[in-house]
Amino acid sequence: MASPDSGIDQPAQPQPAATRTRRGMRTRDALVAAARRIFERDGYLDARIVDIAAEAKVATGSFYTHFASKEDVFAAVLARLQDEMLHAGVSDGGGDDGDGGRKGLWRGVEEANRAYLESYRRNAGLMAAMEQAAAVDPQFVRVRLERSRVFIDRSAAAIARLQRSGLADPELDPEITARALSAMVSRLAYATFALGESVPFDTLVETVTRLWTNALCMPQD
Amino acid sequence: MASPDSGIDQPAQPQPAATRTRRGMRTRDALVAAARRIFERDGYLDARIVDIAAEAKVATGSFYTHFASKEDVFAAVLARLQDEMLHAGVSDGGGDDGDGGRKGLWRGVEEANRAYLESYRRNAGLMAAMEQAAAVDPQFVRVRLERSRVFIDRSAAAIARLQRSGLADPELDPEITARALSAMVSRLAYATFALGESVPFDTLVETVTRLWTNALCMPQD
Amino acid sequence: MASPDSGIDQPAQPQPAATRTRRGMRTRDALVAAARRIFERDGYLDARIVDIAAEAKVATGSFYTHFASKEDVFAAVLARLQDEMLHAGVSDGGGDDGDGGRKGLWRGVEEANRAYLESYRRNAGLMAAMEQAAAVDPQFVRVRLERSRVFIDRSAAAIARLQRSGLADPELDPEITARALSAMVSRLAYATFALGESVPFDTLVETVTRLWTNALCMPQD
Amino acid sequence: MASPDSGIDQPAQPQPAATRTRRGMRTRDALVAAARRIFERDGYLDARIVDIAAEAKVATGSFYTHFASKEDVFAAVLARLQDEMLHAGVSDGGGDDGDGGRKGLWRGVEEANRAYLESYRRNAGLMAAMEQAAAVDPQFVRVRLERSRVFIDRSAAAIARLQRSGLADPELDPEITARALSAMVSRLAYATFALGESVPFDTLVETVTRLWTNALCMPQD
DNA sequence: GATGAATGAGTGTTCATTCAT
DNA sequence: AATGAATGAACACTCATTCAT
Repeated sequence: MASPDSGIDQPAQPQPAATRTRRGMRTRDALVAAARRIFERDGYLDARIVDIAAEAKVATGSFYTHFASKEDVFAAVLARLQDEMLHAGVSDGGGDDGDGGRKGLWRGVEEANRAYLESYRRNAGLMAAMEQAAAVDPQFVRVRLERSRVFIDRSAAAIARLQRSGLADPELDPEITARALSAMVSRLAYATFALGESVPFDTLVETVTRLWTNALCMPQD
Repeated sequence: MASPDSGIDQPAQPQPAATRTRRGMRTRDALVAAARRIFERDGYLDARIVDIAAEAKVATGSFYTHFASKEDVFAAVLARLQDEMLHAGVSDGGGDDGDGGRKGLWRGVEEANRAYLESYRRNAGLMAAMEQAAAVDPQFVRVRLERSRVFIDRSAAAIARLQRSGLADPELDPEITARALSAMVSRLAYATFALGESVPFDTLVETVTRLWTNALCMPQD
Repeated sequence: MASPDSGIDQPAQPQPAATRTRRGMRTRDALVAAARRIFERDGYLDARIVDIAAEAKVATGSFYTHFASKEDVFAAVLARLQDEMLHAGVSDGGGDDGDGGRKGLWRGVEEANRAYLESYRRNAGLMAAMEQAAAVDPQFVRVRLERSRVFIDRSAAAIARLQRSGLADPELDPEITARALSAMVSRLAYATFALGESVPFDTLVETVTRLWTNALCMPQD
Repeated sequence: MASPDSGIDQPAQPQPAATRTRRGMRTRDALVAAARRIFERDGYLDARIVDIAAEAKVATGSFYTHFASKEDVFAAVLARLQDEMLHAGVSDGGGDDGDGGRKGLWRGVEEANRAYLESYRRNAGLMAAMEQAAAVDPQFVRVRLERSRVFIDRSAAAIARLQRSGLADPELDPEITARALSAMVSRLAYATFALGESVPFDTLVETVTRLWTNALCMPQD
């Protein structure tokens, strides 16, 4: 789960083996880092292999020693991001993080949302690139899907639990509800941080959290 | 608002005018219709001018007699869609359609959502193309924004009204709330109809409606 | 059989339609002619599309208005060659041309061989290119095969006829014999004219003819 | 003539020597063997140095410790083949093997042809690669030429001898005749074993032999 | 001698756009 | 207005060869 560069399913690219030496690893790392910068700067579609290689200060051909294609590096960049986020103890989906009991319910939801939105803000450039990628390449629709799946599943489970405890509207389908609320948060994050529609960060967190708890008819703390 | 092919602001393209004669109009119409088919079939990015011209059974060059570029036709296609939807009396944004008083509140929200989702389903191909376009070209981010602005504004107004009437949670920021709920519905529509995540249509409508009313803490009918 | 540019099966390339105008035809012709020169100069493998386009004095992209690939032009070049040869009344395979009765048998064989060898000498450059092409691309193995099939079939028929008339060794399998003698002549032609092993032309014709008639045990005139 | 891996003139490549140690020899051998497999599998042109090295389980760079280029290994592979054939007592060119006197003349020719064809069949993959190589690189035209020269010379000598003994058509030029008959057999072998045109092996041998003896007007046994 | 990563030149192909007819 | 051929810039990708460990 925290292996070098993983965490999300590596799209089954034949990924040029060649990384047995230290030197190879260094170059590969440089390429991933460079790619990230280029993708943030130019977006997924306008990013050019040549630029990535140049940014990493290696010859164009060396790119292909480590990656099979633009998709391939991009997947690696996303995987590294995922790793970073896990190491930073950040969860993703804007969902309840499952411990509804310890802190107040509302606090729990708020913290999850805040963490998600902060993370999104920090990586806005990459997120924008990812939306582009997903708009163009089904492979990244899948990556995006899997990325949110964890959190949707977790949320759905939490919702079901709350329903059983009489703490959430029993009429709601937990799965679809989880999807809907997740969609709401991530889309708002996209609009705010990637597209730059200006909303004060705290207002955002509060509103989202209130909508989430309201939507489930969770009792106020 | 219902001028030939408008309704949304025509991006200030120098649009090769030249649409005086009846023949010219017919060609233009054929191109727009053809373009729609091609965009639906191939998506925004993979659509090629040559194919659009061929589909319209006109020479490649004739395309440029009527449109300046791919963006230009696409804008025309979207404008025509908008017109069709208005003529069909369809509203868009998943919002309350403003007559909260007459039918039950819940019914009003449900109808609006149902109408939106049905419309989305009918035009799923084009919506997918539009998401692509917006992911690539800021011009279409704007178009998409304006497209939803009407409905967000209307929803925000309705929310504010409900709040004043004591029928909606007064803590919510009407504007952001409207955005959030709109985002929720449209994103869910995208996932369901453009990406094919399967959810029964009626369950979708019901869940969305319930989330919407819950989120606002609207009283049950 | 003598349609514009045909005679051998056009390999089923989607061959870019675009040749409805006179101008288009002229460009296409120029490209075929240019391609022939380039193939003769550089061989099949080293021929570059850019060079062909340049030689034809058109933009690189224009090449693709008329041909899908290098294989495609090369097929067109060979087809045109075939047409030229048919128009020139030249037969190909070094075989008896079927009228064994009128002139002496020996004379018949000799003339066929002479015609074949002269034609080969005239088009040696192209033949060399074709051998290259066939060595690399099965498509041209097939072209070469079909090219000789006509003559092999004709020869096989003639041999069978001679056998029935008691004028040829009845122990020989007509089909394989035809193949063998055809192979002998064409390979000798290749060695002599494409590879430049020097043999006086007339000696070549005579030897080949004598071997042919001897091999079949045809009676001397 | 029987130096390590020779028998045919090693084209004057500066051949990275370096074959002093036992280890070096083993690597070199592994490379030649690997190269043979790769050439058979992929043909001369599509064979890649990297694949050869991989197949030999050595690093890419090690290839260049032993060979200067692809041509260079290929020459070595052919040389080794030649050696093997000599050790196996196999002669090549489809010619009379010089002992016209002892067994019947016909038997002699037949055995030579059979041996040649069997050898060709056994090494069909390599022969196909060699034809490719010769189609592309004059160096291998030369190799091929030298390879057959031995046999053509031997045949020419035999033909001359037969002519002097009154056992062969005196009108034929021995040299060209030898070339022609050799071409016939090798080309037939190529078509049958490398290109897969199906002919029963024994029919092939018989026909070829009969054509050969007929062509020379050798008396039947 | 072996290793395997780095190099970088070389080219086919696409497609939006123009323009002569 | 329509036609459809011509234009040419743009870019990914391969692979033989080198060279620092």
